[in-house]
Amino acid sequence: MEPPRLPGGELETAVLAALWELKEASAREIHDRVGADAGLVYSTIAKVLDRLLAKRLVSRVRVGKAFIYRPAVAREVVDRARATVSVRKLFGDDPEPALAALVDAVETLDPDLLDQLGRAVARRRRSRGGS
Amino acid sequence: MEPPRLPGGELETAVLAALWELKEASAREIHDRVGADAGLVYSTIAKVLDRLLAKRLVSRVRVGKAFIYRPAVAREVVDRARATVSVRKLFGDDPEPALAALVDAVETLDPDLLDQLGRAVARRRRSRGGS
DNA sequence: GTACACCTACGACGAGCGTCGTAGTATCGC
DNA sequence: GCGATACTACGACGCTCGTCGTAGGTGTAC
Repeated sequence: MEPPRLPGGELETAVLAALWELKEASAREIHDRVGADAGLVYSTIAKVLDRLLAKRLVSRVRVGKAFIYRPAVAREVVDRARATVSVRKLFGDDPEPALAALVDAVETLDPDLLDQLGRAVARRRRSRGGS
Repeated sequence: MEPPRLPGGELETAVLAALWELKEASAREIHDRVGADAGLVYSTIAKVLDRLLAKRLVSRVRVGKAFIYRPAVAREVVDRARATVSVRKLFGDDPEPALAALVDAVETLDPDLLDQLGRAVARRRRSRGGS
């Protein structure tokens, strides 16, 4: 049995994120939550759930006439995998300039995050070799 | 005139990276450098250069029977844009867990990078509001 | 000027994703 | 059991990207 693949696109990611938050939900609930605001039709969300199911990122059980979906992988696992992919892509060629760009991007997105990033790095370095 | 789009895939990125390093090169040179090792045919690289050209990420001039390509955007600009996109994607929903995953991924890729990241953050914080 | 070697242009295909429409099926209320 | 209603299944299309093949153009050597 192959490991679950990562969500590949933004909508897949958004749907999965909604499921992490709701713990479980029907396709309609997901649609109401992430699809309707974005002007997406119900079947678009259903299709995305199909694909997420095919990737084993969610599971589902029938309840009444609808399916109830649940995440099949922990958020931490996916976050970590995605971060790894991003970092590898960003740093693949030559880490130096990408590092600066990364710090810059974090700060631009939200200055407070820079502090948090600093703390996270410090924490990590302190416990290095510890665990 | 629209701004240049980002390279969308790995091969496009690799080709552009090669150009940044070489300053300028013919399609054949690029192919020798990044395509041949990967078992790619010459026309694959040529096609990628076509698309990079269409995205205005490279420019070219005819020299003899071949074109000489040059990067049309600075590496820093693309790095920064890509970092922004990555960070936004990673942090879009909820920054907290993604931050930890990011630090983790950096360390996993290369432990030394963690120190560099720490320094980069510190540098950035020191000069905050300064520039 | 002619032949040859090399290069480019570009169409094609498959896969992944976002997106929709619709046909079919299961459930619920009576 | 029957009809109405809601939900699912799935095919389809466009777009991007990796990948290749090939037809045709250009320069070079004689």
